[in-house]
Formats: sequence, C-alpha cells, structure tokens
Amino acid sequence: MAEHMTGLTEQLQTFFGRIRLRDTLGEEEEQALVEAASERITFAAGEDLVTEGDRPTRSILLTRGYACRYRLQKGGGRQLMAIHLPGDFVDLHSLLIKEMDHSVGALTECAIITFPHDRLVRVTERLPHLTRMLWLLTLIDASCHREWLAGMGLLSAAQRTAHLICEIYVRLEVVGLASGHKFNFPITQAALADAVGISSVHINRVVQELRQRDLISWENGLLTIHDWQALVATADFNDRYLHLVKEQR
Amino acid sequence: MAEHMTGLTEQLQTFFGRIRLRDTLGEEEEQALVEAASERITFAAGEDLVTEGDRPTRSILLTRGYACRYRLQKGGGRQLMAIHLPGDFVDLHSLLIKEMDHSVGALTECAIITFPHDRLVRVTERLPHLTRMLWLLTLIDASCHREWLAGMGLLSAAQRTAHLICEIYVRLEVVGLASGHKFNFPITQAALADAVGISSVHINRVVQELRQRDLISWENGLLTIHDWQALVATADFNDRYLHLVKEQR
DNA sequence: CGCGCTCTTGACGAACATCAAGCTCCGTGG
DNA sequence: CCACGGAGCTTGATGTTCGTCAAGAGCGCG
Repeated sequence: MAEHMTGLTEQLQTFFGRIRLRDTLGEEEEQALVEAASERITFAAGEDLVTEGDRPTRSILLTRGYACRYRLQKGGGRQLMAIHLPGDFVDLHSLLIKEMDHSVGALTECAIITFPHDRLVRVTERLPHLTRMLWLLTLIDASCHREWLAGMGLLSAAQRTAHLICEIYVRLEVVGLASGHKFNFPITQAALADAVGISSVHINRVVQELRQRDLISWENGLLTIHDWQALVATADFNDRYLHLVKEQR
Repeated sequence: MAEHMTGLTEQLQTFFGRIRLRDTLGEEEEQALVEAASERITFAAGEDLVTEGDRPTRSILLTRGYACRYRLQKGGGRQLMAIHLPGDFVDLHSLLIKEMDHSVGALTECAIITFPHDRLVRVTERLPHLTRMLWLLTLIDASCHREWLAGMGLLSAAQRTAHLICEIYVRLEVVGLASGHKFNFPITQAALADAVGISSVHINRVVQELRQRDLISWENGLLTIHDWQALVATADFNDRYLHLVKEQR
C-alpha cells in the first residue's frame, strides 16, 4: 500500500484543488479518494481512453495532458463536446451511465488514474458529502455543455473560438496550471475546429483574425492572450457557468 | 400530512416511472421522495419557473406541461438547451450548483412540485442508492446536452428538427404519455426555432419540408409522425443517449 | 531525399439569417 | 354585427457566414 500510494496523493492535488474551489474537502474524504484509486496509465495523442459503446468498470481521472469528449458521424465528421484538463474526473459519468454514449480521446499525451466503480460506489455509501462533491463535478460538466450549446446557437465561429480560449485559460488558472495569460495548447487546428463546430479551413481563418486583431498569438503549442479584456468582450465570456464559488454544498 | 399527500403520490408516478426505467426503486425510497415534496404551483405559458442569477432554495419537479432551459443573449437571441416533460426533475441541479447559470421557462401552462433543498440533502445523507438515482437523472440531462451539441455541429437544421421530434416522442412514450406516434406539442414555431438554433423564418421552411416529405403533420398543437423509420433515418436518431436500460446502478 | 502532416490561401457554392410584406386566425370592444 | 389589433404563420428577395474543393507551402521525420 505504501508502494501503491507513492506519488499518488501529489498527483491528485490538482483534482482536490478543483473540489476545494467549490467547498471544503475533509481529511477523511481526501483519504477515501486516495484509497479508491487504482492504476496509473498513459496514452499517446490520438488514442481513445474510452470508446463509445464501451461499458467501463472504472472511471478515469486525468492527471496530465488534454483529453476530449467527442462523437463521430457516419459521414466522417467529428464534434468535440468538452475539453478536459489535468484534475478533471473525465468519465465519472460511467459510474452510473454504464454504457458510453460518446468517446473520450487523448488530444495530447495523457496520464490518468483509474477508480474502479465498486470502490466509488462504496464511497457513495459511506460519505454523503463527498458524494455530493463528485455529483457537483458532473453538474459543472453539464453546465459547460450548456455553455457550448448556447454558444453554438448564439455566437459566431470567431466568438466561440475566443470563448473556448477564455474557458480553458480560466480552468487552468484557477488550479495554478497557468498564469500570465498564456498556456500550453499543443493541439492541431483541426481538433480546435471540431471543438468549435466548424471546418478546418474556417478555423484557420478565424485564428488568423484573432491574431491580426492582436487578441492572441499561438505558435509552437504556446497560446498567449495579449488582450484579455478584449477577448472576453468579443466572446461575451462570463465565468459564472464554471461555478468557482466556495460555499457549503 | 394526510392532507399534504392527497394526490401527491399519484402526481409523482411519472417521475417514479422515469427512475424505474433505469433501476428498481424501493418502497422506502419512494416514500422518502413523497415526504421531501412541498408545494404545488402552476405557471402560465411564458413565465419563468427559475431565472438566471437566482439562488433557489428548492428544486422543481415538472408534473404537467412543457418547460425549457434557455439562455438569453444581449442582442436579443434565445437558445433553448433542453425541453422538459412531465416527470422531469427540472432543476435538481440547483441543489448543488446554487446559482442558476440559465433560466427555466414554461413553454405551455405548467404544474410543478417543489422540493426544499434541505430535505433533499437529508435524502442524500440517508439513502445512498436513491441519491445515485437522482444523480443519474442529472447525468442523463447532461447526456441530452451532449446530443444536442453534437447535433449542432454535425446535423443540418432539418435533421436537428427531426431529431428533436424523435427525442420528445420517445421520452413521452416510455412513461406512457404518448403512443401511436403522435403527441401534443402546443408550442410556437418561434420556440422550436430557439431549440433547434435557427431563425423563425427558417424553422417554418424546415417544418414545411418535413410535412411535404410526409414525415410528420403538426396542426392545432398535435404532432403526428407519419413515417417513424424515415424520421429516425433523416435525424440519424439513436436513443442510446437516453439510457433507457434497467440495470443495477 | 521524399513523404506525410499541418497550415495556408483562393474560388465557388450551399445553408441559413435578415428584411419586408402579407396572410390567417381569434379574441376584444364598439 | 363588424372593425380592430395582435400573435403566429407564410412567402419572397437579398446578403452573410461558413463549407467544400483544390492546390501549394513549410516542416519534421524516416
């Protein structure tokens, strides 16, 4: 067990941080999560962590890299439905949903920690407040889905792109994974296009527009926001949907 | 208390049915929900059940009518993010989310039952399996959001419209609120346009196309599906995302 | 050196928004 | 009884956004 836990607690700190942004997390609760953890696995960019139709027996927590939820279309199209960052409990859903209705893929090299479902169920039997915290994390995922959905209906391609950049920066920043309005973003324009819901040709023009307006630069996988206020204004970005308020839940 | 419960259990049957589609629901669990219920309220079409920015102290279960989650834009646009039917626990989210990041409105006259948050928290402290069932319902909501999101990126306006019709029919049908491929759908074309994410002019043309292809008819608030197979085919509809499988969760 | 992946650019077309006008239906008040 | 008005539906004309097709450039990698 000592072996098992080497480095594990450290690797879960970002995850704990994401909970502590919203409520307090007790010693016993933290310990229960550490004990529920199982394997550590890495994936190469492009690999699937979970595939549509799977019936996982464990949930996946992302500790390193960018992952995405996505759905493929018969015709060959792809739509991303979320981008996940270190500290995200990527498919906590599968604990109750059972059969995956979408896939989770690695956008970059990824490292994960797995949590067997039976251990998580035991957590729900024993620790109601921690259960609510896990539930809350999935509710915030849903809130992000709604935000993207509203963006698809109400915003232009350029606005949605700006919005996504704002979202990722804030979510990285609040857990100390980014600062100074810049962050590593080593994904392809094609992947970004699938997230924003437009073609790869068009995302290229949108990115160039954002660069020419001097809102951002993006080279060698490093994205820099030059004018945060202006980026927020064009995207009509409001972080309320991320629920970053610490209170009793 | 006898007074309080008059008719209440009956009004919750559709809700219990939605849970029983996915797992068994024990006598004690059902009773706990009945006891957690509080007021019954009705709303006229167009009224808000909850408004963006509110901090509700109770959650709302819809027992009659159509409601929707929506977000407004400064410019005046509106995007629906879900349509809710009788038996849906509409803003169970607010139990943990606390501050509403969107509004819930009545598309038709609606009747609701309220559940004070403190009573629901007590349920989570006492009944882990029922807690997981409530959690599951919010996960299925999220799954619907993802489905709509994928549709926005991958499907045409006509396909999304067909998809929405399929979704509503199935969700009504599985709890016995519709059969024979028809259902009451007394909403305006403008509201449908906001759901599909297109203009009211364009939804009109889309609806006419669906009528001319003899897929549906829709008059006096009654929508009839004439060719279910063809409608499913055009929408590329697959009900997997509704998670209608009964199993241990 | 050559291959493949990503990014870039131009030309053209399709899907959908916007603007504008007229329609039907229905309730309300005279 | 009809006039009026509003809400929702319908239709046409025009413009914008974005998709698709096609080609080429830069670059890392074997």
